[in-house]
Amino acid sequence: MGRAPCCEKSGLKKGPWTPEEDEKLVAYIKKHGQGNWRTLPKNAGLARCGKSCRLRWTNYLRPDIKRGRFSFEEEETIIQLHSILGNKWSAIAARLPGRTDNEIKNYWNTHIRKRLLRMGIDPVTHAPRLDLLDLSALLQPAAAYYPTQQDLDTLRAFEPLANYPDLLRIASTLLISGSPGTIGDKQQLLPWLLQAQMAQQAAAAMAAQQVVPPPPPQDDHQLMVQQQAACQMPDLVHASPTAVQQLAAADAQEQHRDMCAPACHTMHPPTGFGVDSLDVPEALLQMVQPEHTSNLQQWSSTPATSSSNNNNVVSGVSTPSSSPVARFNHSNSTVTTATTYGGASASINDAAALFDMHFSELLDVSDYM
DNA sequence: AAGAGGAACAACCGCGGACGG
DNA sequence: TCCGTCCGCGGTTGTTCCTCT
Repeated sequence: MGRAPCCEKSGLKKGPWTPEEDEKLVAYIKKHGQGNWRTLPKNAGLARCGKSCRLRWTNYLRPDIKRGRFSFEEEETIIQLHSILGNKWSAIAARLPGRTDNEIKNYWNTHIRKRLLRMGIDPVTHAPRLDLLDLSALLQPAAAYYPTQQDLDTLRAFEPLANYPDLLRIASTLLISGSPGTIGDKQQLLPWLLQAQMAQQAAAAMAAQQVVPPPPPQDDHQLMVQQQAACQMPDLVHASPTAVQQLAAADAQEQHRDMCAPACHTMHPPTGFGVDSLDVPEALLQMVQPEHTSNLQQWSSTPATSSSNNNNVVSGVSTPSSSPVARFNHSNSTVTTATTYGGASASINDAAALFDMHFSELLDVSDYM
């Protein structure tokens, strides 16, 4: 529906506030309280739109606002909350008394974000920034210096993965693992990863009891391929090393291991990528327990799961890491959706809880969701 | 001392949810 | 149920301040 612009009336002042305007606004709110922002400017004798008044009050004039530099503790809190909540500045501000969402947002963009980048940490995922390395790894080392047209085509083919850093990481891990495959083989990996990502997102939406829009028309074969890819996709790929370390240290390790095990039994990447000699990154190794390391071997050697396992989409950490907040969609859900993986029965929530719950235990964020 | 460039911060913009008529 | 309004949020822009050459 159409929406009238906030300051449709010409003649309303914009730009920096003068001390006189501030004084008028503060005096009015002190006397009448924060009422209707739309009528406030007129009543207060201000030639501003209500929105501008509200912003000025909430971001600058409110008496409980703490001015000045952020302390080390505040900074640490912001980083930690951001790793969980993402760009939910208002939710972060609620945790920091006296700080406004706008102030925190600005501080993040001008200070913290840059510092994390300098440290080689992705400010979005809070994970080590491997994207550039990953992209270069998609080419043979020599080709990186003297790329052929084929190499460039390969890079272009992997461009969609840029939105999914975890997938990019997995792709490069597989590709630099001594794979004897040709460039053409590498390009075959792309649809597998993307299809798995799509299927996992659908699973996450189901788990969160969100309404999933009907998929675009597709033929049966395409559907089957997607479902199969979902069955094959490792549940591990979306977990950050931080989450992995917390997982390893948690007392409830045994419980989570039980839930993870059946999923690990069904992970099969496409054949022909040299995963038998897979140089599994440390993060992945930390992720899996000893018995799961053997499952990883199994993942690399067992044949692809049949399409009869098409309900086998259990990852609860399937959202793109660029939106970390979504990982908490399931944390407080009481709905359990039955599903099967590897013949065993489990729930999406169990799998979702694999990582989500550990964050919740460390820091209760449910109030902000 | 002056100008350029970058950093920091305040304010604006547009979107979407909540709510009431 | 629909429509209009209010309000809050996140992203972006514009202005001011600071530092370097």
